[in-house]
Formats: sequence, structure tokens, C-alpha cells
Amino acid sequence: MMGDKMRLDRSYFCQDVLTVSEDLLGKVLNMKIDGELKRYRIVETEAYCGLRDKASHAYLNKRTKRTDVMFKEGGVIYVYLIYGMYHCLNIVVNHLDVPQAILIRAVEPLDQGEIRLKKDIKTNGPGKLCKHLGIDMSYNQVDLTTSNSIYITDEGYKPEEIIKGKRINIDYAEEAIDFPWRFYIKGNRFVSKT
DNA sequence: ATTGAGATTGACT
DNA sequence: GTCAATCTCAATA
Repeated sequence: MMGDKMRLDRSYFCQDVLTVSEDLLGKVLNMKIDGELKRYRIVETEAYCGLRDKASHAYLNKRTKRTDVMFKEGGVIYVYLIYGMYHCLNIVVNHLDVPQAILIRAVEPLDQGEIRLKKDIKTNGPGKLCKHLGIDMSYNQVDLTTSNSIYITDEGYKPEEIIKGKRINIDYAEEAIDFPWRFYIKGNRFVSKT
């Protein structure tokens, strides 16, 4: 079918986390909610690399019940609960046993009916994003390359300018604080912070 | 068994 | 700028 031609596949998600984090900007997240297809353009991401990144849940390949999904092959969704109250949507990338994931920090609603949502948004961020999209632990470990209810497509949109900067709220991560692993589309109003 | 910290957010000083 | 809400995990006992 048409949608599957543009759908990002396994080989795409098996690339390195920094490559995919930047390239995902402008791609479209498709979600079926109550039988209705909703579309959101990805406008802000952050890269987390298990091996050398103190900010990552899987730092030094730390494997727990929670981080286990990060060791899977790229293309799987990683959802976790942060501060006991908000969910965060991540995409696992790279090959089996290489724990890397991309935090989706902000999206732009593309459907007419969704535009009004922006009025509700005082501050943007990964927690509110999941609340708006109804993402909870039931999405954990879902495969973006095979699922019919959630997947990502390349519709040819190319961001004019991409900003790279330090990641947000990882003050505990020592030298990793300064890694320029946050990416966002310049000027997009849904980006959490500029 | 208990404690402390965290990839967040909204309310408040 | 500060603080608290409240779940998971690691360190401590």
C-alpha cells in the first residue's frame, strides 16, 4: 500500500543514534487513535547512547527490566514513566545489543482538527506530548516497522535549518551535559525551548 | 525495608 | 528562581 512505500524500515532504524536523531526531524509520526489516523511532524529530538553517555538509562550497557527494550534491534518504541507521572516516547535505534534511543521531545500536529491543540500548550515537552497523544506503557516495545497503529513515514519534507544544542534536564550527567545531542527545527513553534 | 535521584511539568515566590 | 507530585531502580541496611 501507499503508506508503506514511505514508511521508514528496519535498515533506517539500525543506523547510529546521532544520524537518525537529526534525520528524523521533518518525518511524520502516524498514529491510529480510536480508528482515526492522526499525523504529527517530528520537530525536536534528543539522542541517548547507552555505552558512553551518563545521561542514558542504559549507561555502561546497564540492563534492567526497564532498559531491556533499548537492547533490541532499531525500530522498536521505548516508553518509560518519568518522575512517577509522565510518559516519554523514545525510539530504539542501532543493532541488536547496542542500547541507543531517541527521545521525541516535540511534534507538530498536521491534521486540521488538531491545530487547536496548540492553544492548550503552555509549555511543550515530552511529557505533555505523550499525554496529548495518549501514549502510555501499552506502546512500550511496539515495532514501528510492522505496527498498523503507529509508524513513521518520510513524506519528503526537509527542514530549512536544524539547530543542535545541549540536551535538557540532565544536570547529573557530568561530562555528557555538554554533548550537542539535541536537535530541533529552527523557528518551529512547537519546539519546547529555544 | 528504606532512601534518594531522575530524559517533567505546573504552581508559586 | 523554587517546589512538589509520585513510579522505578540502585544503593544501603
